[in-house]
Amino acid sequence: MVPDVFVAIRQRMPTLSKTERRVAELVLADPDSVLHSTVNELAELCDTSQASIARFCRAVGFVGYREFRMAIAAANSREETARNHFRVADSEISPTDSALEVVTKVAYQEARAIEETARALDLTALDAIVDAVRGAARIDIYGAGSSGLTAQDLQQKLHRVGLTSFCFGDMHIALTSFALSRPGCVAIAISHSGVTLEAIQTLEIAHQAGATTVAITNFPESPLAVMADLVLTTSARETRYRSGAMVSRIAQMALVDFLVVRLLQGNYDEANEALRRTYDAVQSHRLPYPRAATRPSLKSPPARD
Amino acid sequence: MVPDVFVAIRQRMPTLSKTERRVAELVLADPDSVLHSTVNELAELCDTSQASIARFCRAVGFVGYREFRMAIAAANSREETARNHFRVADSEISPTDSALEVVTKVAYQEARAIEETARALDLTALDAIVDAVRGAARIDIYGAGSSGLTAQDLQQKLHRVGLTSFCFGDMHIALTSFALSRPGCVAIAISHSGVTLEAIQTLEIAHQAGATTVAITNFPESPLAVMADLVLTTSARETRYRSGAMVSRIAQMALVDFLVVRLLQGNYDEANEALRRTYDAVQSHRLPYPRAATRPSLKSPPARD
DNA sequence: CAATTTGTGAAACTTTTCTACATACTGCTG
DNA sequence: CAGCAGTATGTAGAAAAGTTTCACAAATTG
Repeated sequence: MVPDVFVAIRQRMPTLSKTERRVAELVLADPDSVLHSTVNELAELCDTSQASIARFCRAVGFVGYREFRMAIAAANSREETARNHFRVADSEISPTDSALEVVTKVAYQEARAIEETARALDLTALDAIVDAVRGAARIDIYGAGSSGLTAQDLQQKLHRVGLTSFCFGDMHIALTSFALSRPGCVAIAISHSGVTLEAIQTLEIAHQAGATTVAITNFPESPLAVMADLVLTTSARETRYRSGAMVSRIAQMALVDFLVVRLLQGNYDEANEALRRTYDAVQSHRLPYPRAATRPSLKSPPARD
Repeated sequence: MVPDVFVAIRQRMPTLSKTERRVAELVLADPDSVLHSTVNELAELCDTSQASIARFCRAVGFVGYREFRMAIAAANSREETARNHFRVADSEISPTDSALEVVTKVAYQEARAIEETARALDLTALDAIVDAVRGAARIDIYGAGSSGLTAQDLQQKLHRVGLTSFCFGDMHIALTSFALSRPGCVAIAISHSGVTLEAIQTLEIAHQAGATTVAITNFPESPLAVMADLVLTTSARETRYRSGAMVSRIAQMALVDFLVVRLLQGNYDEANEALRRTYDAVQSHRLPYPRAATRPSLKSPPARD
């Protein structure tokens, strides 16, 4: 089999005849044209005949045009992603970027943040937290601003698997709850910067009350991190176009997922049962799909975009 | 054109019939088999008929098998490079996986979801939404369950750049607000499945009131999507270990970021100024780093009062 | 001029696409 | 639970599209 059409073509260039070379050049210059062409159309594009196209395909190592075209499709998309990837890697978003560039760059940065967070994760701390949470009498969670969303998310997920957990928006109520912690309780504070006053206070109070304290932050040496019993750090670098919290929040949520999945792993059946029940609970709030009158007719073009 | 076959297949899964779904599953599980099969061979592999394969191809958005197969070739090689890049096999999480495996797999799935969402995104719709939002008199946002977090997130971010936007937890209050929409208002509903009753209701009411309706969902043919003026779809594949919403929520948030960054691009100075002001506003709630007497010694771990 | 390359046209062949219809299955109603 | 309506699936054959193959003439090259 030919590993990469483009490579194959370039390598065989010297052995190709004049017409074949013309074909090769067009293919290399504009692979897309191959994707949309039949043998005849491609022949016309190259100002030559079907026979020559066929001969060309054999000359570069394929059985025939069909196979050649599939290989082009594969190699082309591979090339495209690579190019895309290269163009985007680590470059800042500029005010003049196109929609495509913006989307690609943001996606790249966020995907990267998740990966880096995973790679840099303290697995020992992760499992220690999972253990603490699994046996906890109560779990209090606090986060301000966009970390508040992460806090809610974590709370929801813990709650769904049957753990008693709370998340507070109002600081006064939060402090009350954290203050009522006892040994065996877990207090979790989330702050990207690790300097949020409220987050630190909640953990301090919970610590005094004897709870296990957990910090989730991007900065392992931040005030929040240094005073917590257990720390998980995200690895997010915000860029100029941050609206305060894009990448960091994504990384935090990924971190929550690591925690929760690890937790689920422990008591598979029980957790699964809980999940099933919560799923059923909202069933009546789901609408059925509008069943299309019949299966799509073969005559008319496929419906929609 | 279909940007990514695999995404297209997964998104249309709910609208597929039983046999078609069997085909879909085989294709997703073993795309290579498609590369080497004619319609007849694939039909045999799926224990079905040529006609059903043809119907399947149309159902997922292609003209016919030929086109479908080319798309598979392209997407498959793309996937291969990506897998290579991430250096991870995307296998299911098993109850016996180590912490490292769990974390790596979850991270991979989520990073992938973001990238696929980006690649399959309808950029025209994106910019249309940005335009609508930028000029909107008011923006109402609704999401239930974990999509509620996305809704809050979007609301926060729009609010921070100075746009009048609301997000509701209480359905009654939400309906009131959506009902008060006028032309020039924008209503956004978020639902992973696209079948959430409440989400559909809010858009219906807003539509009647003359607002521009926007759906954010994973399924472009879901009831929510088909009734909205503008649709953005995520590309998340939930796995067995979902707690209802891990990957989908991450993809939704990424989508929010695409929107917001694109929005910021438009009025750079103005938005930046707004962001700076919001940043300053919470300054007094930030603690300085504890200035350690010396740099933290490498010997002893950071103090844990 | 001999050797090679290229284009032409036609035929055989493969594969896909389309159509129509019979059968099986599903959910629902009386 | 029988029977009905509507949908889904499979079958089969014809038509269309596209491909491979071939033989040979024309053009090109050294």
